[in-house]
Amino acid sequence: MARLDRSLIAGASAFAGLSAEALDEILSRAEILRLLKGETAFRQGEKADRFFLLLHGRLRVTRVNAQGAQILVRFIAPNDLFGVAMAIGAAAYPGTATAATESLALAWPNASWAELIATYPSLAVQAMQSLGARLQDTQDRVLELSTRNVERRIAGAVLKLARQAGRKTDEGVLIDFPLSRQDLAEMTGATLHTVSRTMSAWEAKGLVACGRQRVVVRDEPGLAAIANSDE
Amino acid sequence: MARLDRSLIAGASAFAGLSAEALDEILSRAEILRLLKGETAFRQGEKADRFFLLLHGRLRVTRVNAQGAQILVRFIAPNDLFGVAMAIGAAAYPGTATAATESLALAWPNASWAELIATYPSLAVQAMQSLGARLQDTQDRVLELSTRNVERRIAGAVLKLARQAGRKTDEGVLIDFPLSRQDLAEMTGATLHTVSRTMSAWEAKGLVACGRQRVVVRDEPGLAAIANSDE
DNA sequence: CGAAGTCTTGAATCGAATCAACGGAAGTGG
DNA sequence: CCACTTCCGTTGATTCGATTCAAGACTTCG
Repeated sequence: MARLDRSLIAGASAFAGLSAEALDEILSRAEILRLLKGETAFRQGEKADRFFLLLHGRLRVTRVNAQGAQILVRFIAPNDLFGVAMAIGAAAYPGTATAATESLALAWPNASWAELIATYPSLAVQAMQSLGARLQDTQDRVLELSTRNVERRIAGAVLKLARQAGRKTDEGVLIDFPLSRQDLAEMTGATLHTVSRTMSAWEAKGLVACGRQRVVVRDEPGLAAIANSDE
Repeated sequence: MARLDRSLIAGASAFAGLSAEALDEILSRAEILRLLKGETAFRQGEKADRFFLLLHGRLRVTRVNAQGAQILVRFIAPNDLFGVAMAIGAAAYPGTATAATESLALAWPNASWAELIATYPSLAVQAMQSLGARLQDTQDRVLELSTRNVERRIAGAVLKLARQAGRKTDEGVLIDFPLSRQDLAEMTGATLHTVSRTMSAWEAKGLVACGRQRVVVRDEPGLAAIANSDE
């Protein structure tokens, strides 16, 4: 009873190079998870008993500290594996994954992880590489926070989002999911006030167009010049 | 010709649970690397053709950006695997590893990595978990940089170092390798001036004792109170 | 001994947070 | 459909933490 089509996961790099039979086998163990905007796939501190693949939509991953301050760790895009806490030896999810738009994901019980990597070793290699890429990204973020001022950090964040979730429109490159000033603030270690001021200034210069939870990049090279300027 | 004794690597968690024969086999492929203080195991951007295990000493890993600003990514302790760029799919080393004290390491050619994890799958699992732990640490660092002021960040960094490299003395817990104000500044995203001022104030309160490239924690709970204080 | 590296401390400046008030858009419920 | 609430965004004034600028002291080493 093949309820799910293998084309659903064929695009995921985690499963790259696997045969049609392997994909079917993997799919047969998955459960479908539908999330409305604002619903969570998992919450920080919760016992980690499943891992996921996003099929459609966009999730925000946040992390809070003991004092209640929050950062936005990353956005999860379709075909990303997420919530693999178990694979890295964590008993609990280290963050909270919330749907930024209505989303669709697959979920596997943790037990499947060990079985899958035993059967398909390339999965472990892929997972390690994606983890490595995230580590590099996060270290780059530390470098940015330590050495660049707020305006350059915001420019970097907006450019990154435009590249990974941009949709060309006649106005420019639209970041194709709801993105608030607060989100950008939590990504860059700034306040929403500073983000708002900065983007207003950019809008006046024609670099971006923006609205409520909406950002359009009109002049990518101009933003890149801000992001990469020395000094 | 067993020039190296297997006890050298028996303590490394990466090789936990492997048999004596396996350890000997792994050792037989390794090359010994001696580093004087200030020498590097590898440099950022260099083609990554080897991975390493630190046997003795302490290495500083730094990363610079295009503008020349630098951060201290981490200190490598004995029994840590490092320079595993290849395992995470990076062609070049993403940072520079410099000996903070005279050090001794083992080095394997990249080709050994694939062979080793094929023969000893637990090595892949261990590597993934240590990578996961580093990702968590780095995300915590982003959270700190985004939400805590400099004094709390420095307190957190000093406590972490005291826990991972502390040696009990009659004065207090000595951080057992040369650690300059500049190092702490690069770990916390501050300037060496602010670090110096902060530590002078702490010394006056009896929280720490310090000297040239030398830090002793005299009142751990007191420092922890600073690190964890709300606002 | 001179030179280079490390650390300290003061004074001035500045970037971004904080404090504060308000406008507008979207969602909710009667 | 309209009143109400809530969420999101803007903008000004003020404050403050940390950097920057500057000078000098101490340590270690060749």
